[in-house]
Amino acid sequence: MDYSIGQVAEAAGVTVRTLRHYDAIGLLRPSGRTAAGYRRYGDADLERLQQILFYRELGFPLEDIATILDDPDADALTHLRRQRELLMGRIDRLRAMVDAIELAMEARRVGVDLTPEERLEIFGGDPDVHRAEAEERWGDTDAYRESQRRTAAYTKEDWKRITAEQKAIVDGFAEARAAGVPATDARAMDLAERHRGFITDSFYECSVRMHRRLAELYVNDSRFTAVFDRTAEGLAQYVHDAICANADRQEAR
Amino acid sequence: MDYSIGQVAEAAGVTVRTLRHYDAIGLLRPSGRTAAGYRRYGDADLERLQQILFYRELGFPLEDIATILDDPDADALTHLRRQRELLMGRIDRLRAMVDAIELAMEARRVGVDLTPEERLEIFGGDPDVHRAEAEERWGDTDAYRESQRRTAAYTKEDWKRITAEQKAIVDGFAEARAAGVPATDARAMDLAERHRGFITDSFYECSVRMHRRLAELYVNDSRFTAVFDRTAEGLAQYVHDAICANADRQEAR
DNA sequence: GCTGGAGCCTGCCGTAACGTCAGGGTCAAC
DNA sequence: GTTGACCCTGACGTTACGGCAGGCTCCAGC
Repeated sequence: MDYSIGQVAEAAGVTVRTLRHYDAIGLLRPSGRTAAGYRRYGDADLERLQQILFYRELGFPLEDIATILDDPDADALTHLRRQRELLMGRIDRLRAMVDAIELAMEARRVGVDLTPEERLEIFGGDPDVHRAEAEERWGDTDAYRESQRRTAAYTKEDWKRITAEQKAIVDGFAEARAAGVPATDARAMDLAERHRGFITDSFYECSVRMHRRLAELYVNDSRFTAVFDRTAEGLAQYVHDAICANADRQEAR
Repeated sequence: MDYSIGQVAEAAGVTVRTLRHYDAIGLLRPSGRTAAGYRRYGDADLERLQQILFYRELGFPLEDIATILDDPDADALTHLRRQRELLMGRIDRLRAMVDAIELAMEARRVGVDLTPEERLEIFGGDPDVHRAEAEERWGDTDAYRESQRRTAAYTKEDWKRITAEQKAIVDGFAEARAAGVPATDARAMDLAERHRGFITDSFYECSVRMHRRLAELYVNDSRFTAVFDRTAEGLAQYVHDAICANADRQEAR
C-alpha cells in the first residue's frame, strides 16, 4: 500500500537518485511523507512510474512524458492504445533494420557492394520520428481529438449500448453452448467474430492475431476465466475454442 | 567520394553539431580537410558513421561504441552478426511489452485488477541489459573469443575449403537444372538445405525463415542475381525456387 | 539506554551528448 | 564586389541523471 523510496527503486529497477530527480522536477511526487520527511509512494504512484518508464524507454524526454501523463483528456485506455501503437512502430523499424543487416551480410558474403545511400537508408532514418509523431498524436490535431472522442468521452447512452452488446455476446455464447452447439460451429464462430468487431468498434483495434492472444488469456489467467465463468461454468474455455476456430477461418479466407 | 559535413549530416539524418562532436571526441574523424580547414568525409567515414548510428540507436554510450568499432579482432561480418542478435533481442523485448500492454488493455476492459508487481514486471525490466550483455558479448570473455575464432580468423585452408564448397553448391544447382531436375525435386531441395547449412557453418546462423528472405534477394536484387547468373543464365531463379521448396519442406516437418 | 549500521534526507558538483549562440572565415553566384 | 549559404572554433546551456558530503532516522542487539 505504501512503499519507501528504496523499495520502489528496487521494484522498478531504477536508482533512488532517479526517483528523487523525478520528485524534484515534479514528474512523480510521492503521495506522502513521513513525519521525518521520508518519501512514501502509494499504488497510484507506482502506476504512474510504470507509465513514465514506458515512455522513457521509447526515448521520450521527461518533460514530454509529463505533458502526456498530465493530459486530462487521456484516460488509461487511451494510453495503452497509444503505447501499443508506439511499440508496433518500433518493432517495424527494428525489423526493417534486421532486413537491412541481412542484406548487408549477404552482400558481403557474395561480394556485392552496397551504395553509401543504401547503407544509410535505414539507420539514418531519423530516430526522432516519435517527436513529430508524438506531436501529431497527442498534440492539438483534429485527428487526435477525433480518435479521442471515440472512447475517452463515452456518453451514458454509449455505455448502455456497449454493456448491452457485451452481455448479448456472452449470453449468446452461453446459450449456444447450452444448446450443444460445438465451438467450431459457424454460429459460435460468428459470435467470436462479433466479439472481435465489438472490441474494435468500442475499445481498441483487435486483429485476428490479437484476438487469439486474448483467447489464450481467457483460459490461462484465472482472473479472466472468472469473468466468463460467472455467467456459466466452463464458458471461458468454450469462448476460447470459438475464437480460435474463428481465427482459423478468418486466416483461411 | 568526398562529402562536406553538411552533406553527410543531411544524408545520415543527424545535425552538423553531432558530427563535429564525434570529431572532437575522436569517434569519427573525417579522413581529410580542405586548405581552408573544412572537414571532408570519405566513403569509409560514412560506413563508420552508419555503424555508430546503429549502436547509438540501441542505446550504447559513445565511448563503448568507440571500443566496439576499434576492436581490431572484429571484422565487418562479426559486427553484422552482433547487430542482428542485438536487434532480435530488442524485438523480443518489445514484443513482450506489447503482450503486457494487451494484458493490461484486456484487464481494464473486463474489469480485472493487475497487481503492482505484475505491471512493473516488464517495464521495470532493467533497460541496461545490454550493458551487461555487451560486456559479455564483446568483452574479454572466452565465449566471445571462441565465437570470434570461428570466422574472424579464417586460415588459408579454411578459405580454400569454403570457396570450394560454395562452388560445389552453385555448380550442383547448375548441373541439376541442366539435367532437367525441377527445383521442387528432392535433389534440388537437398542442395538448398546444404546451402543453408554451409552459410550457418561458415558465416552466420541462417534460419529457414532467413534463407527464404535470401532467396527473395537473389531474384529481386540484380546485383545478387548476377552472382548466380554468371555461372548459368537464369540460375538465380532456379536457386530461389529450390530454396523456397526446401523451406516449405523444412517447415512441414 | 545507547550504539552501530542501514536507509533516508538535502544540497552541490560532475558527466554525456549534444543544442545553441557568438564571432568570424570561405566560396560560388550574380 | 557583395550577398547568402556554408563552414570554422570556442564557450556556455541543457537533460537526465551519477556520485559525493554532511547530517537525520530507525531498528536491532548488547
